[in-house]
Amino acid sequence: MKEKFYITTPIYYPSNKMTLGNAYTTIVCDALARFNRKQGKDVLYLTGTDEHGQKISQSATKLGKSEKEFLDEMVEDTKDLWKLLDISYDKFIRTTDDYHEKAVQKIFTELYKKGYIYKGSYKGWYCTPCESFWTESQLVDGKCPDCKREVKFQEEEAYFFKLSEFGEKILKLYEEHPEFLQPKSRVNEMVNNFIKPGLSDLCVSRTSVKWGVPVEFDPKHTIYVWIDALPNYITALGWGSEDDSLFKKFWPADVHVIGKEIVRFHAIVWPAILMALGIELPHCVFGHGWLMFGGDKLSKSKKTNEHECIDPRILAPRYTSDAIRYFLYREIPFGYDGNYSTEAFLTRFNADLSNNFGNLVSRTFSMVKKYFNSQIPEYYQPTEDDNMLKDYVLSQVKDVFEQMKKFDITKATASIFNIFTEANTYIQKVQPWAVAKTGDEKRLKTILRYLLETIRIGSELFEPFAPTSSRKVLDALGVEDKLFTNLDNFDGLKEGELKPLDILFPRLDVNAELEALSKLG
RNA sequence: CGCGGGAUGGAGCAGUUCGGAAGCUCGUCGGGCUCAUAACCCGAAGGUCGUUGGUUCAAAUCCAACUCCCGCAACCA
Repeated sequence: MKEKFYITTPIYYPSNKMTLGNAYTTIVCDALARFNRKQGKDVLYLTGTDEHGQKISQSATKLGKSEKEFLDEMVEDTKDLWKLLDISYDKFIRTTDDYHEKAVQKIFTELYKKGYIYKGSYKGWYCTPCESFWTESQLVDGKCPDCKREVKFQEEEAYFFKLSEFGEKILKLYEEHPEFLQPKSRVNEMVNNFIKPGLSDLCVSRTSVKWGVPVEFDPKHTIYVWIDALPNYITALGWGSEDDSLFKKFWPADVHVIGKEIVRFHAIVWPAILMALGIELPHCVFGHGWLMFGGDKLSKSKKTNEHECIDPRILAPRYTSDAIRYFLYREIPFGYDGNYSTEAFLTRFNADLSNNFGNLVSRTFSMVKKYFNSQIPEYYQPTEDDNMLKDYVLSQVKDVFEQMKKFDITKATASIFNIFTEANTYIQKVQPWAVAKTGDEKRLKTILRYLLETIRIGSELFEPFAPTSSRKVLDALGVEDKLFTNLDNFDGLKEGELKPLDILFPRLDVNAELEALSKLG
């Protein structure tokens, strides 16, 4: 039976259009999903939208639309964006989907029956115009942090989840499964900030919020975000429905990739809910860092950097989705915060994609065309230079697989580019154009074949990250297999003709682009 | 003393787990090559590794104190 791999993004809150920040998480997961598919695993890549709550209602009302109307538009826009970025998700869940709402009600009721949910009262500072509760610490100068108006202390009936009972179990989970929460710096944060001080029970229903899933046995209550959103990871698989074959096959998740701000919910609340339900826990929660823009976090509510265009809807068509994707993998150290800047993007585009990768392919193809009429040559007795190239390439292949096992896409892409750099150095060293002049055809064939094999392996590895351009190269090389093949040898190419290949990444004029983008942004 | 992360040549970063000749990418300068997308290859300049003190034959790395920056503090990936 094929090995399975189940990977998820968070479900995004579509009160506004998706940003490059949301795209980051989705793009990261896509590389992991594609990489595992290429290894022959049965992959399920889940993403979706979290569609309930006050803010959705407000956003819809502001536009004079119904929630449903508004959400459908946002979801369409989101799906269009994922298409633009070549996101290969297998399933897109909406929390307003019928099967999800039913399953959520079932979870709530079950937790209630088991005694993990009880009725209590929620106390807090209520802002009437915002219809929101705030905690003491959230208030700004004793006023609503959103609208800065007066708040009043209020109490409402609400259901609570007994999160407080799970502190010890969560601690034990971290100890016994150090791989559960990554990177491991996040473990301390959870333990010191939340578990050690003692977990409080979690308010899981509201009477003041109408746009949501009603509690089955007490419909004036709406199920609040935690119980509604987190279970999407199992409801998407059909848990609680007539057909739970996907759940049986894919659960537990191999990795939930999330931003660091929601680690708490995924590393404490989510396991607690699962424990309470008696369901197996996911293998890993990976809390990545943030995309920063000139030192600021990109936010849906904050306008950042007017002079930088960071809209993926503009960037992707202009520079290809491969380029955007590659930049994010390579420049943002995975797991940590990283800076996005247009200048860094353009620089890396030229340095890595045009000059290094693109130009390597271009010069190699051009020599094969010139010297052998584009026929893929066989190789003969390799020299020490050849062997060194081969050994190096194979060592990087190993590195890439090791990094990907640790979800380290940044180091993995670095290793892939080491391969291209090494090939460029090799060309300079063995000087095929000089060999051509001596008329030593066997030597020349060997050199070019070694280069083509290097490009083949590099492109194979690069395909999950930059699917479009890598596929173009593989097609031109006549590689049809969609799975990883022959990554441990230089015999992967069949005899035949190289297909013509356009320039992969035309070099950009950085200053001109900066100027053009500042007008678009 | 709320918690966490960071401070390394002009810019962005790695290295810190288990101390042992300061490394990478971009940029700058000089040279080389001509197959290629003014690309590619080689070399050079440039750093008191935040500050102070300590341990040690030896500290970016360990210990102590301090300074500055950033994030989180119960729904912005």
